[in-house]
Amino acid sequence: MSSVDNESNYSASKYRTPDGAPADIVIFTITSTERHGVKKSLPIRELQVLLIQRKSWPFAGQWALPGGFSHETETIEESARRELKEETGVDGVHIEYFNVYSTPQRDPRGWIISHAFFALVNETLLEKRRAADDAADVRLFNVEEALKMELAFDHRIILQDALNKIREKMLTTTIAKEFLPEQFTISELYQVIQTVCPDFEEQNFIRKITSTQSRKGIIEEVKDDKGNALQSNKYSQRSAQLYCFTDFIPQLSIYT
Amino acid sequence: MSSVDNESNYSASKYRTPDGAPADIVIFTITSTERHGVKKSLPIRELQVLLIQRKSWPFAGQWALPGGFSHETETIEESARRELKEETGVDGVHIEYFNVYSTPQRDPRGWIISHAFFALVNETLLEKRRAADDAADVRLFNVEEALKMELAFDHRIILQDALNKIREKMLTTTIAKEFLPEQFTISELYQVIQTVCPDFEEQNFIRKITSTQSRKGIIEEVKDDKGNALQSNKYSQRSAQLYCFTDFIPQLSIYT
DNA sequence: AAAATAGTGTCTTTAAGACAATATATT
DNA sequence: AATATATTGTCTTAAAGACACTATTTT
Repeated sequence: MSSVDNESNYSASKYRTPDGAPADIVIFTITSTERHGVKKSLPIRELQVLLIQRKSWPFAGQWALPGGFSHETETIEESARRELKEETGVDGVHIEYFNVYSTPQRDPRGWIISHAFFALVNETLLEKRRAADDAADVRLFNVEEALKMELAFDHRIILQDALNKIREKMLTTTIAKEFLPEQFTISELYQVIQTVCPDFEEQNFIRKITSTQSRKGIIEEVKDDKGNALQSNKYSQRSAQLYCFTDFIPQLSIYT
Repeated sequence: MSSVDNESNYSASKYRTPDGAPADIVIFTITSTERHGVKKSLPIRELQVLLIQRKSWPFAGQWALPGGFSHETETIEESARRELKEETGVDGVHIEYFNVYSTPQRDPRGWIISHAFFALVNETLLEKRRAADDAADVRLFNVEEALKMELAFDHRIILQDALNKIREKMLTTTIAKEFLPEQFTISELYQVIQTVCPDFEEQNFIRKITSTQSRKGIIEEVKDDKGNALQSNKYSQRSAQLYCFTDFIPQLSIYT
């Protein structure tokens, strides 16, 4: 080997190179359905995931996560955002990279290393799209049901990993806000947390979140211009205080 | 386009494909240096990172994170572990994937998407290696100093991201154990936390970690076969109780 | 005795945890 | 009046926070 160290001396094609670096996106949303018969009650919420039905080989006909190959001119995150926009028309939402999938033979098309993101999309943003083109090959599935399906590639594993990740983040960060309107009641927040984390239960939720020194500041009461507390009776006979998230980020620690 | 969906119909080489998918590893260790003049005192601990000096184009002569191209026959994590073994001789330690770096032009050799890992290595494991071959092109640097250097590629950014990540994980998980012997004193643990997180301070540390209901079980007192508490006076005149980590994983939440 | 680290006592304030009770508007 | 959700009262126990104090062994 020559000892001249410069570009002309370098050959990139000495080794086998990957056949593609796609971004796959686990798009989560929480749908609300009104309980019929009962008025002024909390809706039934469900965590859903968007899947698309593949048209061509490999895994033709099977459901898969939306995604696509990254281009040389963009970062992988940019390609994920581009895919999200193409698939849902939605832009500027919470999107987060969480893992890479590179098991040999995971894709019959070749050596394809997939980069997995999750996106959290408010249902109000998806509704517009749903009306516009109700394509039979793009659908929301209840997450538990999707996990029982035979998805294309290793997408069931990716979906499970994404679910574990957002369950962790739901309890340790303020991502709940992605599923809520700007202003919300405590019971809406509680319901959103429970929709993602079914085991979550907290007796004195309202007191803890509003009056514990160390975590007060995560949310705050909404007031009108006169300083009066704003309330809503959308879900209850008695109207409830409206809250919004602040930009306070609590720092968790096992040692303090 | 033909509507026959099968392998013979698929062409993987229609598009530009990446020129490589390397794994880069941020190898952290904490070194202990005895304070000279003073006996029986806590050592000076320092967070260090292993860098290698590049021999060839690009960035010849500059310091860089160890790493190497992934093969088609292994996962990216496997290639990271392989690289770690090659560079340090160390095997089976805590290694964790944390991000992908794909900014266009980040590597002059072509379209190269780098997968970044951090590894936490106990200094006792690195010492063996250091004696074996003290190569001038592989060195430990103080992390703060490394961040001031002009590293190859985008490795300064990767290093900074890795540092932020382990600072967060130091306080929310039990990774401190990677830097400690099996049995350690409370002040050693405290010092390790402070070495990674300089702002960490906790007045009543010993009481909190040992007698708070919600987090007791993270560490436990070491006892001999007769059930007597084991102590050490390595760092102090008065001997201190030895502790070890249990396998209890505390669940943190901003809502409870 | 001085040094160096380890650990306890004590007191105040804050929070957790459990449940019963009350509040408010709608049907 | 019954209903459905929202919110407060009350009491006990646990933990946080602050700081002074005591303990142990080596030099």
